[in-house]
Amino acid sequence: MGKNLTSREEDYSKWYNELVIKADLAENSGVRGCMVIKPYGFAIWEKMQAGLDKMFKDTGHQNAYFPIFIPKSYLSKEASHVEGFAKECAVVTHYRLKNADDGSGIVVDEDAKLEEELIVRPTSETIIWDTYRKWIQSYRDLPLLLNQWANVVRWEMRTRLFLRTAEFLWQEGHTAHATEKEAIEEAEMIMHLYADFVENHMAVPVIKGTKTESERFAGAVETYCIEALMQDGKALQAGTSHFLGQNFAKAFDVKFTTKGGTQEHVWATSWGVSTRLMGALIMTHSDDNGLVLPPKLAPIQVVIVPIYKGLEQLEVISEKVYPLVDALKAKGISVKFDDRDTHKPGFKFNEYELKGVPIRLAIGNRDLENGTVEVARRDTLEKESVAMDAVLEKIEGLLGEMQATIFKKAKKHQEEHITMVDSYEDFKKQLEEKGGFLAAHWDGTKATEDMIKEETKATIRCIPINYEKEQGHCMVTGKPSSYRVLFAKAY
RNA sequence: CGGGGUGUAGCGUAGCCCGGUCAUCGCGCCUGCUUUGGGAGCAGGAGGUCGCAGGUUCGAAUCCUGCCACCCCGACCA
Repeated sequence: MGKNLTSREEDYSKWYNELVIKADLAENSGVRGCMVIKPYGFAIWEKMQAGLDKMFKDTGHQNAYFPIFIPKSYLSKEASHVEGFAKECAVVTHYRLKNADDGSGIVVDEDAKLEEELIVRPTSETIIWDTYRKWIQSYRDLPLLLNQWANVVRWEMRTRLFLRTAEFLWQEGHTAHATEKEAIEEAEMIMHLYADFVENHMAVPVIKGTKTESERFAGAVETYCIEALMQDGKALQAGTSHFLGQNFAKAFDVKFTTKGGTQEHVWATSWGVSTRLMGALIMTHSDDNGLVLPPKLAPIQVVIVPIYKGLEQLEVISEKVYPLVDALKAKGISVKFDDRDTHKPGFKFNEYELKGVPIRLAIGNRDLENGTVEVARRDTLEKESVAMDAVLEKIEGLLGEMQATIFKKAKKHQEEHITMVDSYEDFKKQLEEKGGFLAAHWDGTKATEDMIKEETKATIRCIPINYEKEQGHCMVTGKPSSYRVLFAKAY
């Protein structure tokens, strides 16, 4: 693939787009900014879903499902929320079509106009909080910890496979709590949970932090986030968790009776990760030979390619392979024996590399004579010959090792691209030449933040939670600052 | 919605300035033989209203007008 794709430095976007399509993950559907996720890509998403879903359940959450249509009036109940989403909503205005009078085809039946328009959900806070009002009466009903797996629609001007599509799949958690403290703890816990998943399953290192006011979710009091760094030096928001205060409870009048008998509004959180994580996965690990998948998320962990002349030889090889396939499956390792006679081994090698299959085994005549198997790992592209009776153990060890190696490599890249800068001059220079995260002092004002964005296109990705306090001066205005924040150009 | 660009076979393209065997090439697809330890070779074959609608002309992929679609850059964004 390397020879077909332009180099990353030259045109990273093109490289990314071609990789997504060639690796058989997804493609443009031709329908306004919506993509088709192909079976191979969806299999990876299903593995992510399974991993996250278990973590949600383990922390006391349950799944539920709410309508895709939101009456227009709901959306306007929380002022800043409607302001944030109004500009990108798909609206249902009619419920029927009819044949055109002039026979030119099918047209909207103007007689079937809806009394109140329905919004295709861009997120579900409003319809869920309208429901929560009915469900929450007493402190005994709290906390309410629900999650929804769903599709949402945001009418974005420009779209990009997985990173920003008009329709995307995600999970959205919506919780209600009796106290502010409990809600904040929930929002923080979810941020850590996301970081845990993204780092340990996806092998994508992230930085945890909070958003500045201007980057905050519409309707939130505080937004916690995890930020990842792509190989081209641009940042990608990988997940967010919001402390919503009592904003939605007040907007939708959700009150509960306390132990003491008083009426109070509940405290809320919402949080989500989307198919954008697929984009993070692809851009973090892939190389010029194609996708590199961490073993924990690879739909196929091991592929076996037979090398033979004539079907008789294939039969002899297959006899050796079948027991190995069974043994791998018994260990819970997903394996594919590709005995297609329609493609040559070299073609298969390249195909599975492109698709990021972690381990490839090749068995041919030479191996039959020596009692060996060729084991190739996708991350380093190293090959070695392993005795047939030791291969099972080898694979088990290798899968774990690769998961760690892939993470370490990405972590190293991230660490090398966090640069301390103390002057605006240096900031602009580093941003241009090196990219990545820039840790700088900032005076805390929106005006300065906007000015920097205007001039450099870099935004404050987050105020990292694990940065120690450090007295300094804003690199632009010189006003005092007590901690550094992370700037970057972002997707 | 502003600025720029592109529509030619399933995909990617040449041709357009200068109208006339120009419908080009590559990948893919089909058939046959030889191949099979890193994307096979040879031979043969199928496939296109040149985005749509008008116009100019003896003649339009090519020139003109209108429309449609898509892409890139901004604003917006998980």
